[in-house]
Amino acid sequence: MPPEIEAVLAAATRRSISANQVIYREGDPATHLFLLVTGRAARYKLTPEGRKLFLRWLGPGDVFGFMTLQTDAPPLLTTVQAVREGYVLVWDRASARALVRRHPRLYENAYSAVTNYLASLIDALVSRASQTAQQRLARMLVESAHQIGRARPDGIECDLTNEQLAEMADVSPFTASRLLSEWQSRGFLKKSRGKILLCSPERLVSLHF
Amino acid sequence: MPPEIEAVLAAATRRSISANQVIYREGDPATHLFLLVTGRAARYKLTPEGRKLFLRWLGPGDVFGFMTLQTDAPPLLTTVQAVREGYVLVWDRASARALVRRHPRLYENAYSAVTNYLASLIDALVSRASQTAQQRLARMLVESAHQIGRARPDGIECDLTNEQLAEMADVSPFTASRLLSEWQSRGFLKKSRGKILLCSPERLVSLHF
DNA sequence: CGCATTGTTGACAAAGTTCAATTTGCGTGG
DNA sequence: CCACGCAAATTGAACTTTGTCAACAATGCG
Repeated sequence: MPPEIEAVLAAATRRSISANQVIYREGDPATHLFLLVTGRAARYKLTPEGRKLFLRWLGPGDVFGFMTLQTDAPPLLTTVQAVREGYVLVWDRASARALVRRHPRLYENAYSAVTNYLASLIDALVSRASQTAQQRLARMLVESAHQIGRARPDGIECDLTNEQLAEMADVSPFTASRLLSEWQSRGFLKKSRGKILLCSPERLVSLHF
Repeated sequence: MPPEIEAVLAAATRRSISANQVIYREGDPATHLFLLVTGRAARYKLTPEGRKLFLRWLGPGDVFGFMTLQTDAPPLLTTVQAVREGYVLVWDRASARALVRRHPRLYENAYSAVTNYLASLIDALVSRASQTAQQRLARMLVESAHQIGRARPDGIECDLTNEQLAEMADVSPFTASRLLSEWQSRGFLKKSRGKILLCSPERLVSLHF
């Protein structure tokens, strides 16, 4: 392993994360930079009425807590919550900033990760503005299948409740239930409590063009 | 003037921008970094159906074309169009990257500008998800008044057509017309073709909490 | 078995959009 | 200076989409 990478890893603390644990909460000061090594987390923002506005999945290799690298660390904008157990590497503000100062490549990587995030937000905005509830739900379902799904002989299985899906697609749980039922009756998927088995993702993809 | 700043400015080209000129278009490669010196521009994204999705105003001091600083310059995500004449400073990719490599402070500023942009996008997302058409329209009107408005003895005047406002608030032009009429009849504002005179912004602010 | 969580279904309401028909405002050229 | 023509704005009415609410069913855990 190259010595720089060793130095970077040496400065990190390893922290285990349990399922459903909130890693940080919006409004908290940005004091740590995280790298998700194993597990899966969701980034979301709370609306003034207390609804969760899903923003994106985070998976192994994803970095979050970018604000920590700024000169003036502003309050965090979003909440990051694990969906299953795993672990993260954590750098405190001082060492994170020291590291990126020493290794410009790191800073460039962080920069490009932020612009990726930017792209995903713009995408979400377009999706909300120009797609129907049905298209958004189909999309979230397919995307989630890629990210949190397990392969099964008869399709891809995701652990997702109706309510979670509804949140992600920004749709009421009733609408979600109705659409999922319809898709089930058309044979696109099979529902069970807290779980969805995607049989023909292709046909769902065709719903959102 | 400190010598570093002189070096930065020396590397820039000055370019005049006419009203309504598109400075760059989404999908184009990110080849230049811009600093708006005078004038006003809008950043928006086109939806698949060709609607403009307004993202934010850009004013004097704002930097855009951030993607240019990345190692691999991806295609631009948004379109930036001037709304009135002004001028920008322009750096090509090579010199922009050379400058930020030499002056870490510049890079930090760019970084924090990007996170600002991020914050404004998240804000837009929350606004779309949790506010009514009325609240969004009131909000855009007040924000625009700050950014593009001129003070008048009897209020703040903006050059905005119903259609532009509708685009910005992501509302149909009919809804915009109806709401504006209502507000006019309540005395919050006065409409004329392509222009709006805000008489009591406070009362509009109270509409979007 | 009992209970909490999760999901379902129908009737209804609300918010916005669409469309077509008009009207208003404003610059241009005769 | 007026009439023409175009873009901007208005208005009402029907319509769509989605959310709301209430009642109920199913699932699975301890």
